[in-house]
Amino acid sequence: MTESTPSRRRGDDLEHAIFEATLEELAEVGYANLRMESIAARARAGKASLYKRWPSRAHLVRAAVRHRGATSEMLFEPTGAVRADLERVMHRIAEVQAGPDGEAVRGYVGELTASSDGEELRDDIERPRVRIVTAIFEAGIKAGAVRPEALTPRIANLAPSLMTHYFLTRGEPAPPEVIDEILDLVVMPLITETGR
Amino acid sequence: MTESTPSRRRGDDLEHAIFEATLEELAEVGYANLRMESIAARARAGKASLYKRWPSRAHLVRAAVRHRGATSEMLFEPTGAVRADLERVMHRIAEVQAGPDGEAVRGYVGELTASSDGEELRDDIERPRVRIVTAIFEAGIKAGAVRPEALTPRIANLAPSLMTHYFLTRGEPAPPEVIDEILDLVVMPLITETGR
DNA sequence: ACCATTAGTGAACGCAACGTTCACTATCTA
DNA sequence: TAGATAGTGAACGTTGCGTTCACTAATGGT
Repeated sequence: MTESTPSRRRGDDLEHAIFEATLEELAEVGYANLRMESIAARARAGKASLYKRWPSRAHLVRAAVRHRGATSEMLFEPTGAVRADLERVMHRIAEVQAGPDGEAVRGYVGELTASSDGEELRDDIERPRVRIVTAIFEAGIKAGAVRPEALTPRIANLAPSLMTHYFLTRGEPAPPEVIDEILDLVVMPLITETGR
Repeated sequence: MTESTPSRRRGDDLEHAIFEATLEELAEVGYANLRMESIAARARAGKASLYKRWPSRAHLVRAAVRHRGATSEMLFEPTGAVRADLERVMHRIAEVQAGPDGEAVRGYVGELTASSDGEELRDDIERPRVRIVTAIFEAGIKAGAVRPEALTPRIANLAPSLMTHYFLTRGEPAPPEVIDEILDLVVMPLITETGR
């Protein structure tokens, strides 16, 4: 062993352990029941170490989610089959929502105010989704299956927005039938050239 | 005076005062900072009177919102000008979101779980909106401006859903430009017969 | 190889709000 | 007019907050 398991961690090492603990707690008890004391206990850290780094639960959660986001970037290669690609992305969103990220978003929304700066986390979550959907649209346009005017952020964000809306207002991710309905009644008719 | 302003209210009288106080507090401090003690104080009631009626803050808020909802039903008579009608309804939704109802929804979402029964409040809010949009669509169909297949709950709920999504994720109601964009890029293209 | 510095621990603290209880009192009803 | 019913307000124990402090483990410069 090169690092001889030191009994007291510091710096990034400790920070990482706290993030892990936060995400686990989040997944287990949900944002509303998240306790700083539980996180500290699970990470085998002092509460003071948490408050030294982040001023509030909200900040800690945001940092933990961003950390995780930086680690596992959402990758997606469009196949050209627009509907199938969108469906896959939406299912992937549903999976993420079922985990700690979903809980984080819910809690975040609960504490949000017009003044409080929610842009950071929102952009972290929205941007990659818009990017992927845009890529899918572009592939579809190239194949002549998608009309070029559909290539706007608002429309690219439509499917993800409806996923988020469902999740927030129902408490659980949209099931497959709902995803199908969103695609067949809303998204596909809107972006396809013919096909009504 | 027939009722001689009794110094101690009971029954519906008291209940009504508590609802008033709840909605006022909600509008002033927001759901996250809502305190049972403040509500009781504002209503000049004992905390015990609150807990005798509702088991939790969430229940009280829900009841208060339903009470208000029952009082001021959202009325709307379609003029036949589909886009203008939708725009008016969306502006009306934005106004409501800026008040206590918006705060209630935000708080509600924050505490929601897959298990917890959110149907009640959600339906109270969703149903009247779908009803109104449906009426607008029907008028549009009659005028030949809207294609009949657009008449489904999912599509009727689209504009309201996007309003709610914006409100929840940004912390404030959608501004007029966003409403315009939603209408011009998403809703109108989807429901109109021609118009691409 | 040592020791000053830095960083983390864990217990304790005061505080605020929770949700409950209880003795008291105002209002209603028979 | 005498119960019975319903509300008040203060007090209570509890929980989690965010902070502080004496102590201790790791680190890095010389």
